[in-house]
This record gives sequence, structure tokens and C-alpha cells, in this order.
Amino acid sequence: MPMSAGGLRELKKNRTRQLIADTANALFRARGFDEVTVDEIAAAAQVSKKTVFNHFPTKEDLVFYRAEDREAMSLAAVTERPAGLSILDSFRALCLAQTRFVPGMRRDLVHPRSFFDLVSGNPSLQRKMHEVNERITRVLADALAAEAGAEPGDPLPRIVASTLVGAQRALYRRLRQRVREGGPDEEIERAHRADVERVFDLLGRGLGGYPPA
Amino acid sequence: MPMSAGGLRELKKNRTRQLIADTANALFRARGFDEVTVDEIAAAAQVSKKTVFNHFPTKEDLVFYRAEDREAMSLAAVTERPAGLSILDSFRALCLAQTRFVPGMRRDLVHPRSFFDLVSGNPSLQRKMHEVNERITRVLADALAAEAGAEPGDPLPRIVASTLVGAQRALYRRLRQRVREGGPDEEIERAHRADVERVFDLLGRGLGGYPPA
DNA sequence: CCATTCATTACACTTGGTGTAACAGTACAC
DNA sequence: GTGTACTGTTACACCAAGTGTAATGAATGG
Repeated sequence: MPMSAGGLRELKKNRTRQLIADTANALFRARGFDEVTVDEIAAAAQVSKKTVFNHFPTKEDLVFYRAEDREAMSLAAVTERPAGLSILDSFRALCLAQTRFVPGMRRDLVHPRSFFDLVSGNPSLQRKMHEVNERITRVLADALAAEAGAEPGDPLPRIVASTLVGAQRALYRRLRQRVREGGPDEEIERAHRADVERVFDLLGRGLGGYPPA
Repeated sequence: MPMSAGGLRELKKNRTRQLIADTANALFRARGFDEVTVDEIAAAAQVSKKTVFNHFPTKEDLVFYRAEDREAMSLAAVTERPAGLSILDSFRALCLAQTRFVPGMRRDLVHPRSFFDLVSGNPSLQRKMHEVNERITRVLADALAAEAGAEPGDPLPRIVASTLVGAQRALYRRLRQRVREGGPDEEIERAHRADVERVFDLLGRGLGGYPPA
């Protein structure tokens, strides 16, 4: 009963999975999501179509196979934050650190389409993106409920989670927009920092006074 | 150049649309979403498959063809609220009024599956649901941005919108759970009212103190 | 070396969804 | 009324995503 530890079989399986994902994403970024069929991907990776679907339940999963990382980071911001730091402040730090994704937001010759270009140009990928956000919200809500000792069904943890994820998304979106508009990195970072402060200031004070008269 | 006003053609088109939607939903609720093919729906409605897809771009849209109502109600809670009422309070009222959906949450002999049973049992319908929520959030964010006179790209309206929609969803979810657990209507309504107060109290005061130590 | 496990494969099949050109009933002008 | 433009519907051919199944062959463990 071999575990998922480093057997040769396991190794090859992971290689195949990585090969398929890499091949697929290269094709997607070169030509667009809809313009590449799964048959093509399979052929390019020298693998059967069935194998592709054995590793990735849907074509969209080929694009989002790294989503677990984001989920883990968001969860860690709650469960592994320094003692004494509030959840809100911990998430603020997470949002500030988003600037580290700036390089990946820029297109280059090798990647004529960014990951985001793929998603924004395709409804089914957008749906998948929402599904990912939804999942993160759920995981976060569970962690919050556990920490707060909330009764099962308590809506509060869910709402806090949904607000945090919503803030994260809106700030990410704003950052992307700033990157698109161009300008030096320091300028973008300064503006982003200001955005984060405004947002978390609002969340900290409460929404009752929004919009300011 | 006839407008979409009451010509005979328009009338028949609407009838066909309604017939298709009704036929489809009856079949879905009787046997489940995946267990009914579009070909079947078309046959049952005595219409061609192509006509079904002319009226509803995807099979999922057959289930959610009333989503616009919810969108309109949420939007109205912002744009058509009484003068002097804050957005937060207006949305609180909207959430309180959710109890009017309680009857529809119960199954009966005619409807062995509730609308929610359909959605909760099917990933693609859940994705569609998220898409609807996403759309409402966007519409709401635009309305908030307009009212606040926010600069284009300002993340605040979006975050407020996402929080409000998140609250609405969490409270709806909680209400559904209470209905499932059973009990007299007045009891459910009282509990729901308390939930709403707790949630909007938190949103009004700010999230900084969550969870309470 | 043998037996078992399991990732992969070929293949046939279902179903959601599209494109197109023809058809049929409505609208409207004369 | 009669002809004509319009447009919702249809039949039909087609594409691509995804599934089920039985067979193959390499990895594994004794």
C-alpha cells in the first residue's frame, strides 16, 4: 500500500500532469483558450485525451491548476498570523503583498497573453474564477468560525470571509488596472498602498457611513 | 419598424419562451437537471432544439431565467431608497424581507425538488449562481460608485457591494437552513430577524473587532 | 519470477451548443 | 387583397467537451 510518496509510478504521474498543464497553458497563452481543443493539447503533450481528463476534470482546470496556492495563502493569513494581530490587519498585510504579482501582470514577447487576459476574455474561465473565489471564501469562513467558536450555521464568519475576499479581489483588480496604465513600480506601489489603507480603514470603521455625504 | 410592443409576433415569441422555460423546469424538478436533456425539453415543448437555444443561451439559463428580478430588487434597494435612509439600512430591510421566500423553500408533492435542491445538487448550476451574484455585485457597485461620485477604478464601491451581496447570501442561506430544520413560521421569522440585526450590527461597527476575544 | 496494482490508452458514445439555409407566419405598404 | 420585407422557427450537419469500458503494460511488492 504505497503512499503518495516518491515511488517511480508517482513520479511519472506527476511528470505527466505537469507536462499536460504546461503544454496546455503554453498553447492557451499563444492562441487563446477557445482556439485550442483538448485533442490538440493531448496530441502536443503526446498523451491521450482521456489522460488529460484523468488529471484535470475540465478544460478550465488546466488554467487554474495553481489555485490551491492562493487558497493556502489566504487561509494562512487567518490561521497562522502572529499572535495579537487582528484578522483584519493580517489580511491587510496580505493585500499589501499583492504587489509581488506585478511582474506577472505584464505581457511580454514570450507570453503575448497574460493569465488574466485569458480569464477576462472567456466566460467559462470567469465562471471558474468565481468558483475559486467561492471556495476560498468557504475555507476562510470555516477557519473563522473555528477560531470564533461560532455555532454551526452562524452567518457572521461567512460574511467576514466574503468581505475579506471581496476586498482582496477589488484591490487586486485595482492594482492590475494601475499596472495597465503604466508608470514606475514605486509609483504603483505607493498608490496601491494608499488603496489598501483606504479600503481597510473603511472596513475597520464600518460601512454605515458609506457613501460619505 | 415595429418595437417590442404588443405585436402578434412578439406575443407568440414570449409564449414560446415561457412554454420552454416552464416545460424545462417542470422536468428538472421532477427528475433532476442532469437527467433531462435539451432534446427532451424541446420534444416536450414541441419545439426544435435550436429554438430552445435561441431563447436561452445555455441549459443553465433555463433554471435562472428569473434572476433579473433579484438583480432589480437589489439595485432598487440602493437607487430607490427613501431619502435619508443609509444604504446599509436599506439593505438590512431588503434582507429582512427575505422571509417572504420561505414558502418557496419548502418542497411539496408537486415539486419534489425545490429550486435550491436543483442548484445545490449540481456544480454547473452552482457556477451559474455565482455568476448571477457576481453580476448583481457589479451592478450594485456601479450604482454605488455613481451615487458616491467615485473616481473610475475606485475599489471602495466594489467592496461595499460585495459585502452587501455577501451578507444577503449568507442570511438567505441561514434562513434556508432554519426552514429545513423546521418549526413554526413565527419562530423562524424571529430568529431570522435576530440574524439580520447581528449581521448588520457587525457591518455597521466595522470588522476590526472580529472575532470577539 | 510471479501476481497485483494502476496510470494510460483506444474507442465508442452522449450531449451541449453552433452555423446555415430554407420555411412559414406576421407586418406593412400600396 | 396582393406583394414584399421581416423574423421566429425548423431541419440538418457539425464541433468539441466529457464519460464508460475493457485492454495494455509498466511499476510494485513478495
